Amino acid sequence: MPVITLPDGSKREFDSAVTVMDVAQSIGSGLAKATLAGKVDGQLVDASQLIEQDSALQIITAKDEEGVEVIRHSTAHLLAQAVKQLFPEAQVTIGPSIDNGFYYDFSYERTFTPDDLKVIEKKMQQLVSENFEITRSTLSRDEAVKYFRGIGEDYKAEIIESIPANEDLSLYTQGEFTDLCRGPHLPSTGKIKAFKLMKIAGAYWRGNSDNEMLQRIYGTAWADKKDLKAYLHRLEEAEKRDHRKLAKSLDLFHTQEEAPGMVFWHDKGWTIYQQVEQYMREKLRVNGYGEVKTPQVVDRSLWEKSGHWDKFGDMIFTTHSDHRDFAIKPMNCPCHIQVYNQGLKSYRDLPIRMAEFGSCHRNEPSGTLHGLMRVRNFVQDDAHIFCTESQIQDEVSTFIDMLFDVYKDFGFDNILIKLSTRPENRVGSDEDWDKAEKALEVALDNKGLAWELQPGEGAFYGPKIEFSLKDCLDRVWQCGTIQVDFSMPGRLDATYIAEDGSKQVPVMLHRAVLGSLERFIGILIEHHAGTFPLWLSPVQVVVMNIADRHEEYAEQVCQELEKQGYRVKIDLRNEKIGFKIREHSMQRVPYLLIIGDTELENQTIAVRSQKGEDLGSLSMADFAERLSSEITNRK
RNA sequence: GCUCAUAUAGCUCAGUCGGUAGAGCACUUCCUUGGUAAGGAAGAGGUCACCGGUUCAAAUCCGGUUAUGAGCUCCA
Repeated sequence: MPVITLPDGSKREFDSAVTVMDVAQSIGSGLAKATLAGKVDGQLVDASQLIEQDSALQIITAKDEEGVEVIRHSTAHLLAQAVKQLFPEAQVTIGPSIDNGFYYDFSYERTFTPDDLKVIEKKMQQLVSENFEITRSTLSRDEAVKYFRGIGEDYKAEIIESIPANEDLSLYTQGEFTDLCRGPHLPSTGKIKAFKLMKIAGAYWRGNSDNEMLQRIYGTAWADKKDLKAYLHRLEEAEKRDHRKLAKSLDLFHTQEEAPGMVFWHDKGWTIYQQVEQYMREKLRVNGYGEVKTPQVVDRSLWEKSGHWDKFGDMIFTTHSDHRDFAIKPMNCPCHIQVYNQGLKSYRDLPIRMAEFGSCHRNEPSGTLHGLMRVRNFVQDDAHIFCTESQIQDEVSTFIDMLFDVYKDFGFDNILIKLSTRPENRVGSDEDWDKAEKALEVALDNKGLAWELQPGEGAFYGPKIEFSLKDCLDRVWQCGTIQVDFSMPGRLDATYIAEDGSKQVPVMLHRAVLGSLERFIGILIEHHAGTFPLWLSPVQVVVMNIADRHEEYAEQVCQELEKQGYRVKIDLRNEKIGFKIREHSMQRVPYLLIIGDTELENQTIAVRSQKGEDLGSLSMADFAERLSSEITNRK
């Protein structure tokens, strides 16, 4: 006689065990129709799940995030069913739901083509309209292995073999197709309303690059057609913002075959870069950092000593000269320790905050390169803080303040924080780790920040905090980091004289706010869709004349603004004003100044903003005022 | 690095069955002096990524290389 408690607190009593669907039916047939799954005492289950005891039940529909997840997972099974019908030789492996959709990995003798995708999608539609009931059954592990070996699904059998023998496994069947799955799933294939197959890609069996490559089919699935359409629209918007495309149309930078993964910055892109760098330089200055510059090419022995040669040797660019092997520096930390090591340091000198816009080269695998987001030559807004253990917490705390300050100025308000703690393989005593982890944790908690723990994800030399920002399309980019390092200062002989006169090894904090400037600018380009705030715009104002007789005054206006330090261009071409406006608007210039008879006569300027607003005729003084306040507010 | 795909004018792209290369925009010149997102005319532009093979003949078919794209793996 189970009593079911619903989310609103109401209770329903039943004479005997009931399914989730029965409960939904007892509330209303409309709800029953919408029911996709249930949540019994917090656990997601099939709608057909029998409830025998008093429980709390939430009916899951497509309105719930979990409901959409179930839809996605079941659509993955639908995909597998369609593929098996069309290509019986294909072997199924795994097919989970993911953000926005699902995928399924197959092993098949030939590669699937985009045409195959269309055919598969059509077959899936057909299976939806047949509305197969999806039923759950259980088998012992050994029976399940036998079953899947029997039907020639060797990958599936291999997965099951790795599950402990005493566990029963659930299988889901729809029509002739049965798959191993934890579930839950939809009551029937007809509940799938809106999906689309997106692309085919390779993926390693069990995610291991030593294994053979399978074919992964990606799809997207949603509660209804409207959501699907909105998602596809979002993808289109993201594509329009692609920094590689915008770089071409806005003439920011290019890359070419002779220097893969390295950037040829053009005038306009480099202007943005310099604005970002100058901004950071000023932030570092007011936060008590000193800026250094260290060599690009450093003898191999230093990297052997630091341990990088062992760990990342194949990714380090090398060069040799005069019978010596050099490394093109892949990171700045060992060089900063060399600077630290010059002269004797006292505890009174600590903390020492040493910053460098350090240009690093890493021979990243060819397949990982991606526009500005992953390059082989990049500049970090890198700094190392040499301090004592007791200073860690304060340093982390002020760093976090600075980081939030910077992100805010760049227009990012939504920051995600992750704390990664000690991994299995590590250096340093457990006491050190206790202190360091605690320091990071307390620094975060004191600020009342929400953070996510990633146990075991820390570096081998110390725990770290990672800061990710969310852009306007809700995409997450990891940028900032602060890491505690117990290892490298000792390896490279950094010491200081403590209060008691003894020689001690300082703790080193590695930290970056933007990460790589290249990557950060890539993010900025996409976040702003190429329309930068005034302070970052490569060209801030374009002055244009209407007819030849306005040239002189236009030049005068241009010079005046240049004198005030703005980045101004003049366009005196023999073109109609509409044409000039169109061109510079497409180049996303924040302000267009139009000089004609009226302006010449009144000694004013006609101002048009990037948004297309006509701000009317302004005096130079009023316009300058507007520019200056906009720059100050970084809008 | 792995799987698959792609590479044609400055840009975006077309090029059928293998038969010596095409559009729009941009560019140059001329006309036009026009008030808020494309004024008109003419002209110039390519060793079809690179190397090799098949063929009487290759942008086109085949192999390799490089780069790029989508993923996977990796990212001090």
